Amino acid sequence: MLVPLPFPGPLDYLAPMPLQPGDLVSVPLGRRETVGCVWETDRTLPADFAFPVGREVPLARLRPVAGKLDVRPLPQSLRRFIDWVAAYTLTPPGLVLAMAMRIHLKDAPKPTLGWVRTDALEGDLRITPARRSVLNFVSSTPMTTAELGSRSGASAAVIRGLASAGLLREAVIDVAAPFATPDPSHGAPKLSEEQAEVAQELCRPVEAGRFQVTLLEGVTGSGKTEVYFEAVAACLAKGKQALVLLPEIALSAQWTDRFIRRFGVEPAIWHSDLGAKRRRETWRAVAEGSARVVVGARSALFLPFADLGLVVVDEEHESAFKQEEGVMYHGRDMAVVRARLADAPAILVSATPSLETLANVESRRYRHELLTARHGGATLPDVSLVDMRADPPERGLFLSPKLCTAIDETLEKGEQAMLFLNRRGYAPLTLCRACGHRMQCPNCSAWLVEHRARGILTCHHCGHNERIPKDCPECHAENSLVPIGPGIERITEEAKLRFPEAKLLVMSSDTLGSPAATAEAVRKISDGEVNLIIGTQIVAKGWHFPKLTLVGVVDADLGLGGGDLRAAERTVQLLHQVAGRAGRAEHRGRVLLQSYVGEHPVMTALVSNDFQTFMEQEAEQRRPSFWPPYGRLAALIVSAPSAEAADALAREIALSAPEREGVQVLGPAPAPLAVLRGRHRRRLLLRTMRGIAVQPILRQWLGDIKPTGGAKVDIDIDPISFL
DNA sequence: AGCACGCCGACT
DNA sequence: GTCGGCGTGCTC
Repeated sequence: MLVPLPFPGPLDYLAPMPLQPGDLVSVPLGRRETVGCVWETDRTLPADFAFPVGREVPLARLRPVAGKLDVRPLPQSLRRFIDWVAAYTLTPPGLVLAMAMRIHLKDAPKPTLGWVRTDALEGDLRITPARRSVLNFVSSTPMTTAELGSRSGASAAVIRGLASAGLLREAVIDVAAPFATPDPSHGAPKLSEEQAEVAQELCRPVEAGRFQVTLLEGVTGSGKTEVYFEAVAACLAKGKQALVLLPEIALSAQWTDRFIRRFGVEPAIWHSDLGAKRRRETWRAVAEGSARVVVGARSALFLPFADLGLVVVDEEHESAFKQEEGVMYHGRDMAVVRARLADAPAILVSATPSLETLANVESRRYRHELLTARHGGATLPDVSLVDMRADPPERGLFLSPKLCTAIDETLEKGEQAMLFLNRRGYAPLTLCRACGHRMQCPNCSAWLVEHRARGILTCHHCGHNERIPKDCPECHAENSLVPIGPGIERITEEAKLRFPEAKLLVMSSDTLGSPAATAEAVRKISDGEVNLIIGTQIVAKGWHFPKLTLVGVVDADLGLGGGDLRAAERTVQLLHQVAGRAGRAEHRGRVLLQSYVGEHPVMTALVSNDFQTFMEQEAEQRRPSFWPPYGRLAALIVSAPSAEAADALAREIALSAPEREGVQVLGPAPAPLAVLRGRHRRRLLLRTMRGIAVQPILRQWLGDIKPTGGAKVDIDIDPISFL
């Protein structure tokens, strides 16, 4: 029995009723009761049975399961997936189960109960006319007391009487399945020859019902979605379910529109802050198989699919697929595992595939399908650099004359321009002109970001915020605090001054509170109600903006710093994606990259649109020293309430570091955010040659280290952000 | 995760 | 002398 708690493994119980693996039950635990999932049954226990922890405990002390819940059992493929994720991420399996369960049991609205007939015989119970009537009307689908009463003409007391006699029992009333079945032939598209060929390749493993991973690579605007929709159609035609993962749920509105156009109905949408009622309905529908296509965030991997036939990961290179808290897993990688355990194919989709995925293609573990042409004859945008050393903006401003001229031209032609800056707020740093004091978060080692619109300084890591002080809190100089560097608010201010006639729209997570607001902004852009868009990361998503012809990247160098292994790769992917927003219809797009390091391989790759050469260079840099994907990596994050405690634990761990061929330990070093949410952090990295798994090493290494005094070690297998 | 047990400071 | 702080450990 697995309970949603951090035990090292399943707990043993006696089963006083027939139970199957996957059944959800209520079990006593200590002096309370919890929900558990039957993991194994029929285990014959030896007389000298010992608990997994090693303590000898008499069999007689096993406690019985309290009751079986009236919910569908978790399917085997989900249970195997939970075990796999737990073993891979070194998370207690119960905590992984907790993710799969809180999804539908948390805040579960009380299910509506109704009455059904039991198997009990009438026996010598006196069957009065009222009772007879009730028994005539009760059916196998449960009816509420009110409904059954009004149909049979009997009172509630009669029904209760029959229930206490054992002839009726309560059962959960099934809400009508709220998900219509998508029609694979509804809006079948006209595909180009290339698209049709690729679509056919994608459909083949779906039809064969076998595990197979395919990378679907295609330039932005090449119609990747339409092509993998054909695989979804094939999956539907087979009567199976499909799961499509998106990196962010903000994308789901536009995706849903396209889905409706193709299949005639809405897909089931899944993300973690779905309303409780909707969540429960969706969970049920997925378990019953009536929700045929689910689009969702990575947590959708833990839904109890009855018959999964295809898994698609759209924008597979996105780092947002990586869960960075709690159970740290990579949605893309786990999607492949989920597919394998369900004997279903997986499709990874991207215009700029991750090096991990490319390495899997190279080693022939994944197939590769390529779409080379932009759909409808649109051409790729023309990308050029603005050398900020040669052509700097005026002092205190951030838009270069070249970029401004290009915007003027674009707006005059009646087309749309977009400014991209991946930085929220007004300014990333606030500094005292008099003493040099920098406004810092009290809980984290990070600068406070000014959000002028809200009149606050805020920490983007812990949410701490304070009012913008008038005077320096350190030297008390008056009005001496100055904002340093641009954020999107500041660029907006500059753009308003420079382009007073422009119809401006700001797209950032601060201005778009809800998916509905995002959808409305996207509509305004598509309909041409605005002509100058200023946005953060959110604009880089797969939006289709037909009137957009110019993209200006305010700071192309942002993100290259920080010494992160994947900084360059991520910057290329992000900027390529942003660039891809330009010129998706008949007009050719232009992209201007403002950069101080024009000769950087990232800029060269973007300007020449030679992504492959760049990735080959990246590969060559990582291969010799076994950086991922040519080796394996795990991060050990040591954290404690004090710097001393963190150091002490980090040192203790470093002292017992494994020493063997092909295994290397780096650190301890202060984690990039050395203080986060008031906890002091140190980091060690474990790097192994490919073929040496990190999990057994870590298990042995950390096995007898028991942190005290609020210190702990978090393990991040395959870390992507090093923060 | 809860919920107990347990061993040191301020209260009727 | 007790009430209660939350540190440590157990729950099949």
